[in-house]
Amino acid sequence: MEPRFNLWIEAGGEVAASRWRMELLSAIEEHGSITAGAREMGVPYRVAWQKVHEMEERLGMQLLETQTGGAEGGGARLTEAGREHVGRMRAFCDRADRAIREIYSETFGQSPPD
Amino acid sequence: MEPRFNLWIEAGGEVAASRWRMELLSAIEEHGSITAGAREMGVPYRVAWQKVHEMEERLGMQLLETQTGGAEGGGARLTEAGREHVGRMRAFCDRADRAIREIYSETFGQSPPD
DNA sequence: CCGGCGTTATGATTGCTCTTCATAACGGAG
DNA sequence: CTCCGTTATGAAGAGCAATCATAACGCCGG
Repeated sequence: MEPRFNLWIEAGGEVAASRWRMELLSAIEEHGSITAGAREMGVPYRVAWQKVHEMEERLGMQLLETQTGGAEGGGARLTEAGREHVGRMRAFCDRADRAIREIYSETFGQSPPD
Repeated sequence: MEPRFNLWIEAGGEVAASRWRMELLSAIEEHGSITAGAREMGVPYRVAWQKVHEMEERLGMQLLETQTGGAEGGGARLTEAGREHVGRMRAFCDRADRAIREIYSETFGQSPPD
């Protein structure tokens, strides 16, 4: 047996934020485009774009500022709200992971892997 | 925006335990049959049976003792391991919910509903 | 002795969500 | 004014999960 746990935040019954989605935003910001961020996360562009679109809709805020055409073909950067969201989300995930891991090992008498 | 969270335990990358599944086992025990438990949880018998089967396989333990035929047609009861699992799982879910709720409100500055 | 009933157990099918493939639009550079 | 890499989105396909349908079991009443 290999116990694990997962965690996300919902808005209106649908996933609005999770660690994976936060990492996606982070990767997009780091590489300057949705395409490169998607490649790093190992998913097709369509998926990455759709997740971002969902997040913006469900969180009710604009996360990315995108630009089409131009010398480099375009690109994407996090908005101020987006950077704020990523920061809070990273803190939330890290703290929650630690807390749950502790409760898990106290309850089940063995520490969860990873 | 209506923030929520969810939480489960995985075994081998697949869901092995969650609050819903724990409530299902609890309902089966309370009513004495998978059929009645499934009805209470609002799912068809097949779904309930499948979830239980999955849980037993992924946790590597027998949770239910079932009986087919007989005066009442049959029934199901939790094994000792099953009762133990339900108890630990309920404690884990309750403690984790409290902890995550607290971390959430500290991080995002508002308390999650429910 | 045997047909009926409520249950467990499982095969087969449907439906739906998510992934993937394909295409349009943009705009600076050569 | 054509080319390139990007954003943006429509449409088709696949995979998975819920649902429907059926077999087997075993006591009980007739």
